[in-house]
Amino acid sequence: MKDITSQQNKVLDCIQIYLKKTGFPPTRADICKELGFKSPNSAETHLRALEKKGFIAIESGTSRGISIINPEIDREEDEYPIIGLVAAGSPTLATENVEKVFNCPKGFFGSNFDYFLRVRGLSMKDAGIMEDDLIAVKKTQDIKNGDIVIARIDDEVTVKYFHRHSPSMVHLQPANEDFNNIEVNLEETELFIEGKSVGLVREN
Amino acid sequence: MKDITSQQNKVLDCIQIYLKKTGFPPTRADICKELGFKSPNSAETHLRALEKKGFIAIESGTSRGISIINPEIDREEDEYPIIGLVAAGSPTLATENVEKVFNCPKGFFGSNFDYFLRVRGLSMKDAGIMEDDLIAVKKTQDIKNGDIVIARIDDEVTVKYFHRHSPSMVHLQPANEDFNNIEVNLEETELFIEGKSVGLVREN
DNA sequence: CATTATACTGTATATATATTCAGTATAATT
DNA sequence: AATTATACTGAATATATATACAGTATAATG
Repeated sequence: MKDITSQQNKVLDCIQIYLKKTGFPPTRADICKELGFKSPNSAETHLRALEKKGFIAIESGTSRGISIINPEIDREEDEYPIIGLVAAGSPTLATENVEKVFNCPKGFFGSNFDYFLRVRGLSMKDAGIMEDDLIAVKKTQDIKNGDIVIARIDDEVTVKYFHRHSPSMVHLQPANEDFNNIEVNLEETELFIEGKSVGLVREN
Repeated sequence: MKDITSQQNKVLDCIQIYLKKTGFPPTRADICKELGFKSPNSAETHLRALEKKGFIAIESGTSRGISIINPEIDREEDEYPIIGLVAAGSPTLATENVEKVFNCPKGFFGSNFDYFLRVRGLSMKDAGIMEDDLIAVKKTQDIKNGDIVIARIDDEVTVKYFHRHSPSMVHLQPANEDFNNIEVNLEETELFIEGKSVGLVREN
């Protein structure tokens, strides 16, 4: 999806809000009224830009013929398990580790994800990850330096920044000066990456 | 809800199917084409009957101004506006401040809430609130000491811990040692509490 | 430096659309 | 038997609406 300007975004939001409120799309004049434009052509040009960029479709010659193109076809809500991050134990999807399930729309964090992980401890405090937060975890091995990963060494599971310094050396870096770097020599120690963080939810 | 005739039901279905397919309601002529009527008045009279019986609402003088009245209010999912926290300016629900809308189940954070606030700056860093995070804000005046509040002094809006030390003295405390406490004497300065934080979402 | 995209105002107009009026006909109510 | 609701055709019209055209201005791009 291409870039969108702030004005175009306002128009897009305006359409969504109008739709929500009335049940049908706005006219050019409605948009003008809502956003303070004085010429219907202001709305028209923004609409054409949004159409060109693929955000909306405009049915030609049709009043209120605006429809929002939603690339996320499956806006379905889904249940995601919340898994407790226990000091010893792998955060698998085993039933005994599932705290409860959490209702959340798919693609809530832009990217898909697989489960929520309940955070224990403050080792990622300076990254804004606090105790009891829920990290949205995407199971993937596609990790870049600087990503926040859910890593497992033997049966110990931690959330840390990932930094690969050489083919065999990985640093798992906390975001809290009270904690130490974990340096992993892949030739000596087995490191398993469960996935990476793609979002966060804090209740209360 | 009153009875509906089979022809009226066909018209109602037609509207729903048209809406699903195009994203906007049909015209009288569209309904005629779809159901084989030869006069727009056929659609008109059916629409008026459906309106009278409470199945649809018709916005007078408005093209495609048909909306289906849905008695299923208990839709769990809802759209919440995301409001930019601008240094000067109140986070009202005014269109110009709405960044976009965010789909989120009601009661996602246990408690109800009214909108999302996009965080600017790092003044609440040690509370795990980082730049660009979305705070779920509940509009309420029911604030306890230690709550994270969205406060407004004149046109300046900030997110801070709330501490009332005496009937007239309120401390707005940041969670970052680089920022100073804001002490508000309620007899001198007007402090408006927009609401409090009941949750947080971080995308990526 | 020319071009393109963005961001508007302002006017004009063909047509898309709601809506009224005039009929016809059948079935259900009162 | 008279009224009312349903179920249509057909024509007419005021207006709601999309959309083109003519400008102005600024910022970004090649």
